[in-house]
Amino acid sequence: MNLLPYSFYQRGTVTSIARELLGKRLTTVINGQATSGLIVETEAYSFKERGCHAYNNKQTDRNRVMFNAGGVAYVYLCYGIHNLFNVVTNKAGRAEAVLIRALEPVSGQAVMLNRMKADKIDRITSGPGKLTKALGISRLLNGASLLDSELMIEAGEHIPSKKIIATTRIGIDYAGTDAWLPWRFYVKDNEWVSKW
DNA sequence: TAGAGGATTGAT
DNA sequence: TCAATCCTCTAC
Repeated sequence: MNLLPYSFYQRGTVTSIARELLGKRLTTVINGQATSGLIVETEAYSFKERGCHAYNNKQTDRNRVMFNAGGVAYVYLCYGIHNLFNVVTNKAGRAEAVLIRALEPVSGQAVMLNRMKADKIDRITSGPGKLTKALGISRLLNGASLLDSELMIEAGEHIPSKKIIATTRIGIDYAGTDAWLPWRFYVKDNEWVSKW
């Protein structure tokens, strides 16, 4: 076990953290059932741009945990159906986060299959709403530490920079020109990246 | 307190 | 291309 320290998250460059999270290992232990996967796709969000819930430092009941110091989870409901999992970054009061969009399953595949009611592991975690379900992440974990026993991120594989693709984010057309920021990162040629 | 809309997904 | 589905935010 080699957990990333709080200092990893509490830096001011959300895009650097989003890039470095690729290849890291996300593990959950929910109701005693352990699952884990390597992060292969992320998106960065910052209070400085319109795609972010905390744009312009707007704080609400929903996004409150984004204003915490980095190293905790921000989980919220999207479209009334999907839980989306974010890693909160930066110092307290600087609302930034990295959305985890896709994972490559490493262990606990049987648990994931059971949760997804699927019979094959293929693409079972390729999308932000799907991976939370597969790993059992719910809003109960909103604000939870990433160094705790239920939710952890460990050092995993190192992804060379030439294998990291930076491109525009998904589903935030309402953000205007900020939607064109190249703040989505994924591992080149990885079959677990979400379709788009 | 009502109405609109969303960092998605899977089926048509 | 579109519906599912419900929480959150904004305006009144």
